[in-house]
Amino acid sequence: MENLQAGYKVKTKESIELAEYLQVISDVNRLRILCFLKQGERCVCEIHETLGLPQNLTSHHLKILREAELVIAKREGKWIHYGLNDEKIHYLTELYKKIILGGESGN
Amino acid sequence: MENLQAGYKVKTKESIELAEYLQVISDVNRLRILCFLKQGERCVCEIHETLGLPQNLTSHHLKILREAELVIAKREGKWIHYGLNDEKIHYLTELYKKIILGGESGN
DNA sequence: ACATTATATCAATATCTATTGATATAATAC
DNA sequence: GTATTATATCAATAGATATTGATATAATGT
Repeated sequence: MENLQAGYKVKTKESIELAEYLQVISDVNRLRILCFLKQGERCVCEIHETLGLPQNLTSHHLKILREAELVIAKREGKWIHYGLNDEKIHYLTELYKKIILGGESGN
Repeated sequence: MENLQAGYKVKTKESIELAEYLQVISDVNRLRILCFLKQGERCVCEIHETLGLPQNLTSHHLKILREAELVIAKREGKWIHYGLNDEKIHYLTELYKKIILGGESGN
């Protein structure tokens, strides 16, 4: 019943957080990167070669995913390995369920 | 194991379908509309007044939601009532879980 | 027929975003 | 130190999108 305080005219923090997440993962190439990384950590060249994306474009999308904290980068020598941030993804998935599927007060 | 046929360079139909859905719901105002409609069917003026959005902007976002089949419009006299298309939303939520959370082959 | 109310469309704009080509940084190998 | 490989950044561009103001359509009431 928290809605009664703020009202529907307010864009809640949670709605904004969810919208930002959805915007990040609404790009088909970023979706493919996330999907590929479910196999485990991969370096940039593996990602760009496997997915058939140019290196700089791959780097660009990884930056967006990194800034959204959906992936984590670890340097290992010459390579930088990217892996999924499962915790964050699960947290945002719960937020999705709460807002999209949840009861009336889930906004 | 269907991946072995097509390979990761292919943008699968399902990934594209999911990305299009996510793009539609990644706008904070559309998210607010969907959330508000969880209460039940509402006419455009209720939506735009409750959410504090201009009428034409509300109409625009509803069009996008309608074209994505996330909401359904029913004319009732002077009013047009919009309601959630729960089936579609649940279908796309399952697709999300499959692709984002599912096992390796969920792309 | 006319006024009113509800909704949709149109046109213009400003902002954002994906993509590309070129270049820079950083680590390793020789 | 120089070359090579891996990754990131920069600049430019083209296309998409949210928003606004004005106008059109459609139903109702008088």
